[in-house]
Amino acid sequence: MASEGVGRPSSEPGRVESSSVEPGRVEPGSVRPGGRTARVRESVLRAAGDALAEHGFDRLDLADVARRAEVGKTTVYRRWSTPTGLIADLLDDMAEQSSPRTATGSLTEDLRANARLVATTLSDPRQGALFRSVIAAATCDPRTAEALHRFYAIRIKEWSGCVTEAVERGELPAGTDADEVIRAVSAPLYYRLLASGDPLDEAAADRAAGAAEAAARAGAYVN
Amino acid sequence: MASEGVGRPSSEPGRVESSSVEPGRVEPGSVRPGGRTARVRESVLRAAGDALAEHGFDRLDLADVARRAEVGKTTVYRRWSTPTGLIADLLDDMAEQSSPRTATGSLTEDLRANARLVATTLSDPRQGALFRSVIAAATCDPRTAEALHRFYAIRIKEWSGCVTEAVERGELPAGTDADEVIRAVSAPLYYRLLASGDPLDEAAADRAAGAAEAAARAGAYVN
DNA sequence: GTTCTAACGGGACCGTGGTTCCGTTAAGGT
DNA sequence: ACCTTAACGGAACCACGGTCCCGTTAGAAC
Repeated sequence: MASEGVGRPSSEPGRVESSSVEPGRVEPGSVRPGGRTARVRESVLRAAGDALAEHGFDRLDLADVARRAEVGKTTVYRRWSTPTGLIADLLDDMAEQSSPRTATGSLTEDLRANARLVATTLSDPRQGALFRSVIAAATCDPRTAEALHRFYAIRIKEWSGCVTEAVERGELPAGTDADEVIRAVSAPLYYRLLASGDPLDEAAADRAAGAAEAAARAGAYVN
Repeated sequence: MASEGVGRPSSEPGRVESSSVEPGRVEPGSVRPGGRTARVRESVLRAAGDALAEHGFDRLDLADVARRAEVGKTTVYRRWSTPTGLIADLLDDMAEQSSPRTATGSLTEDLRANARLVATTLSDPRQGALFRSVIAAATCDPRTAEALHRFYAIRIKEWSGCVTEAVERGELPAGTDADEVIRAVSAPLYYRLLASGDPLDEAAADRAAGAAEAAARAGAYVN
């Protein structure tokens, strides 16, 4: 997300398909997705992330994004039309950057590693602000909400392996819902970020991981 | 929050004290907080809640709020200036309407009652949308975030009694952080509402309560 | 290399969200 | 009951976010 050059192949063409699919209507960027178009998307999404991290969702100005991306504001409006539309695309892009989980072979260690990763991400000034902003955007628009849900579904699937492995080792009861355990690790941290405002320090992370593990061992996540 | 008439005494005068306290500057509504001023605040806050529930945070239009409240839009701008300012005041108002918790004498029952209350509130079309909106607003403005934190601090204090009682009965380990247990019940439900998008049904509520209780019994919330 | 046209970009344009002005209404103190 | 002035409300006003128009650039196909 930080420092790559120009022209990543960009597996997905950056769709923003119109909601009620108009017949015959073709979205800009879908016919010639290579070269310039990809470059524009690249820099606009990065600029959008920067702007969101700096100003927050309600101050997101597409003209400002265009300026940062060194792109005409007409282009931004044409391809994404609204702030929430742009953020939905940003989320799809973020979903593609999935970093692999750690696999220590110990459930306790893995869950703690996950919790600490989430906590450091959310307490990082830029990343934390960015996550707050995209979540705010998702509350305002169904399409953006879907993109956010996809993002988390991927993140959770990425980590649920450590739980299924623990079940196989007999550390956790059979039938334990692996995804739910991973969500349980994140949930208290997001609650702090968005609702209670309590600090997102290492102690909070370890407590979240410990609580999820204890509940899992007690069979609270068996289907 | 639904159907009362005009003229509740309004304990707090509806402050929106300016951020960098200008010397000598007096906020409108602070000198003559009674009668008309209170009536205006009353109907504006209700209208704001309605608008937020219907349209979401990003479509909140103060002129529209004024129209709904049958109040001049100048008045709304003068007293609250920004959407986030208005929402901060709305949150302070919501914090005052604290409904007492149930006290069944059983930790399991109390936690489940709490979880179900939260789940039904958040899955209610109006309330759920309203909560999403105020949380979105809180991510955009520090002042609104503070109001949100106060709101949750009160809600949590309201319920933490059932945990401290359980500790006294010896059901939970001494030193258990009561507030943290209550937060642990809510957290997975808010995670569903805001991040993962999973359903907020009774099963989710019971699972949240069960997991928090299991973790608490295992001593995961001991300081 | 040439052609065709998707996609970009500058600048003029326009509607509306927010401010200002000033007259009116009604708290709150005596 | 009277007076002072805080607070409200209508209407004109203004600025800027978003759209439109049209000429330019550069993918993709041959």
